[in-house]
Amino acid sequence: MTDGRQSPERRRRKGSDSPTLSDVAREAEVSSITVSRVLNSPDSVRESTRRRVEAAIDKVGYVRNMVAGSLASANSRFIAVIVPSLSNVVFIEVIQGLQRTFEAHGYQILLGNTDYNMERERELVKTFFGWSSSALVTTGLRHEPGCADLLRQWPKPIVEIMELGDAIDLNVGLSHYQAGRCMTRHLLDTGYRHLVYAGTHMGGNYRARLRYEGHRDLLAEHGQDAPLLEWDDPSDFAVGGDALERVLDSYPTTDAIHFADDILATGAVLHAVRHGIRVPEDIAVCGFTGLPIGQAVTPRLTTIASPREAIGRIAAEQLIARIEGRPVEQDRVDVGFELLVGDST
Amino acid sequence: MTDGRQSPERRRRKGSDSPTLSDVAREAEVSSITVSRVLNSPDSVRESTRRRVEAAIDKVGYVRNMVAGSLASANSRFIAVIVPSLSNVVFIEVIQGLQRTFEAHGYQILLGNTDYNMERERELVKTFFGWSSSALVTTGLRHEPGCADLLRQWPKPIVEIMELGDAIDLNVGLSHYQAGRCMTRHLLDTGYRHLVYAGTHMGGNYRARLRYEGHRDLLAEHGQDAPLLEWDDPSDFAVGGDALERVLDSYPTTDAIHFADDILATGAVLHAVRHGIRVPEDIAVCGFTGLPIGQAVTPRLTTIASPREAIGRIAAEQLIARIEGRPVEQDRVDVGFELLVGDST
DNA sequence: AAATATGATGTTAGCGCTAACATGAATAGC
DNA sequence: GCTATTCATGTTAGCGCTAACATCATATTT
Repeated sequence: MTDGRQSPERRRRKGSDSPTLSDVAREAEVSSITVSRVLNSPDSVRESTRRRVEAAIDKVGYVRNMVAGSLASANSRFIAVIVPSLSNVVFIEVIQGLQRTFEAHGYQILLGNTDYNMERERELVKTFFGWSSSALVTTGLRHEPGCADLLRQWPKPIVEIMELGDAIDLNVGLSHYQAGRCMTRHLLDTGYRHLVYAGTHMGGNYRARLRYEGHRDLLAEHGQDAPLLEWDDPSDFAVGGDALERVLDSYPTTDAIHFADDILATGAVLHAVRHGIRVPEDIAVCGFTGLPIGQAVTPRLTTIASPREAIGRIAAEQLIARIEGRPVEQDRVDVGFELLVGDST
Repeated sequence: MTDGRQSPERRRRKGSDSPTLSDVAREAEVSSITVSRVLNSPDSVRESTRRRVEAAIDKVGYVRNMVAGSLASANSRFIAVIVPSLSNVVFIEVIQGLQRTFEAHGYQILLGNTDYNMERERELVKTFFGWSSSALVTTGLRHEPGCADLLRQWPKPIVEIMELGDAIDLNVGLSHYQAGRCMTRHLLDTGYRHLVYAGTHMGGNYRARLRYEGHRDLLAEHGQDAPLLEWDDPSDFAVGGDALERVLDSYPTTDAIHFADDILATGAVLHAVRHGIRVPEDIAVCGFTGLPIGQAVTPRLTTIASPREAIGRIAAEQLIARIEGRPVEQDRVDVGFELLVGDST
């Protein structure tokens, strides 16, 4: 009692009472840094020690506290992923590609959804920075100015996916402009002459607009103009059917509709079947994405397939390489696209 | 040099060099706990002080470090969410319901995917505990024994979704057994007498099996047996078409197929259209889920719709109430289901 | 006016882990 | 045999924040 250090009942923090590293260390008769090493770089610990520590971990039922580890190392194993929508299967498949790859390497995805709202993107970016994310995946190359500044100043790897161009850091995607051109070239080559482009929500979803621009430019080179039908609602089958009706009404000479996505195009096909409109004889339709449903309907849809899961996988592989300090061969990866010619054109 | 305390150049940690709470505190001339309060319970700070702190936050460009906060408070704002699959739209919609609700309250979802593998569930649970999650959402009531023990001992709120029954903590879902019975009653009432049930992956996806059991028991009450066709692959349109063929081959007297989900049933409808098989005259089909595609095909699918987004929303609301210490009216919420009678039966 | 309550802010001590450096033993080099 | 090198493990000091308690000023009560 000479120095009062014992402090009989000083303030107590709750402390989750579950076992910590030092409990394991005590049990294994090593220091806690050794336990930490067993967890993080097992090769740097002698095998006999490692086994003793692993036994102690099991015995005390230790569950690693990732939060403390992240704080101490200023690096979480979080990967921030920002997509514009979860209603669109495309992004789900990209997320699956990301998740499979990241999970295999011990990273956890933090998922953010902007609903095609650029301000939401900035908020999400700030939130994810606060979580000390190790890397960030975001959709598209266009960002609100404040958001772009934040991203540029962030010292960790970033990959912008889906589209190709002038990226902040890494870039994995495809040229939507070329995809639009490619499909329209197919339509012209097949003999269609009166084309209408139909899409939804083309303000927010500007990649659909890029495809339209490819379509429009190619038509311009052939001296044709490129009528465009737009809807504000998200794509669904009913909108596709509605589009077919509107085109037949408003542009009766049309012989092919270039849809912005397969949901719309499939909706048009199903509507045509229901109303005795022959596809492609009365009117041809084509889509974009390569969804299974488009390949299951009769007539089978002509579309452009993009390797969605591969985009996720490649993006994840690039980021893991960067995080682990390995070199990345190419900053920009063009995953390409494939024209699937079905029976609808 | 009497006590060596000065240590001219002691070890330095990297320290992310971005501004911290104390930078803000210095700028605003308050203590850091006051800044913390502005962030966490603004009402407990006088307005003039709060405004000064907020200005300082903007001035120094402070981004909150959630990791440090989580460690200090032993409570992250993470919600662990475990689903068996991301390929199935059902879970995507549930996740959307969860995410919308949680994001509005400042929680971040940690997403885990078991791929219908129960051991993966246990691993995910451990990982998520390590992230100090504030609550956990998991799919179904069946867990590997070790996982169930972990869950039971965990001191934070848990909700088991999709199915209804004997839950660990909270429970939001519907009775798949009753849904199966309901559909089969509809088939019998409509006059069908020779039924086959067809589903995929019914080991892992045992909720499809529960629906089959409802179907089987009702038929047993009518003195009929209940043939079952199973596939190991996940559901897709092709498997649905294949099922239709197999039933026509192996059970030629069959007048209705009860499919485990709408993907299969839609695949069967599309296959029938393609091959001139009349639905429901030659054979009736029905599904489960209420997917948009089932309502867009001709004939429109008879199915059972479940309120998937509502499951997510309600689960999230319950958890938020629990986390914030508010009472939860009922531990078990039956969201019910709705029979949608289409033209396929 | 003293006693008490209320409100706003501050002080202190960690949360559980890991970076950086330190130490000591075993091995290699000449 | 003595120093240099490698390997395995330990010591120390935080990472940036918040819980718990402490303090002080002001308002309210009696």
